[in-house]
Amino acid sequence: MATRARRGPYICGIDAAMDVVSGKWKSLILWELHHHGTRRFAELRRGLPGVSEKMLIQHLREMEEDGLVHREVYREVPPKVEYSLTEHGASLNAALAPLGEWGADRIRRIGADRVPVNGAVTAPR
Amino acid sequence: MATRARRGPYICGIDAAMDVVSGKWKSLILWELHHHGTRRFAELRRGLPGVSEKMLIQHLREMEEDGLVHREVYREVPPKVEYSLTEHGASLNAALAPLGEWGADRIRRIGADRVPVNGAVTAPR
DNA sequence: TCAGGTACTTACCTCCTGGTAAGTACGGTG
DNA sequence: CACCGTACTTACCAGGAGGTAAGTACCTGA
Repeated sequence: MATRARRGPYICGIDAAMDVVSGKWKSLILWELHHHGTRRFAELRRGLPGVSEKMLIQHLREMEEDGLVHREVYREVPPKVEYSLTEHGASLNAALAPLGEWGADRIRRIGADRVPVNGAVTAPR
Repeated sequence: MATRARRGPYICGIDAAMDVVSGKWKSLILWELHHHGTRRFAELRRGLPGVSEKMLIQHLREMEEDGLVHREVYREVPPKVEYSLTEHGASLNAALAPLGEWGADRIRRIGADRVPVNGAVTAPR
């Protein structure tokens, strides 16, 4: 369909983990769900400025397939779906933490712009 | 040129780290250099089965630019170039370790094939 | 003299990732 | 009764990551 593939054979653990986190928004989704515990589709969309509905759904589906997120559907009048991290999703997020710190250090080192949580960019170049 | 871009603005640390490791062979190069300390171009090529010369050089150049690997050229009769990890490369590799463990756990969980270090594949599919 | 090994460079091409935009089904609200 | 908000689905398209293959310059060994 879209991003579906792989799931091994893998060269090493990093390879296997990357197969599951690679995707423009996956790590952000993980982060968002980790921080808020449980989020609805529209909340996630608002929390990830710039994500398209297509990519968000696609990533969520893949992460659900990969056992990282849990999807709870409420058959209500305005449809309601809640996403949350599974145990594996949470542990992946924890495994990602040192990498995040390394990245934060790197941002400090090279003095790169950090795009604010909302739209506007800090520096013009 | 080829892969050059980004280097911020970044959404978070993970984003910044990913910008530097994303690429089919980057993490493997990191791993290879970490394990052997210092490697020549042809040694790396042989150590990463399936990599094309173009991608290997491209990734090495980018990682050098990003301050992850050190490139030492020996102006000798048959040209000789040695690659090794810088301090930042080593720390990135360390930050990648928990992710690698998570991936290894995942491989065990889902029972995915693990492609052997040399050419042949274990299971036909 | 010519193949072979070193470390690349260059050109070309394909497929995958992600973006845009529209459509769907449902009921509540003005 | 038309429109909004929910959570999607679908079709189409552009750009870039990565693959293949060939070329370069240099010296060594058969």
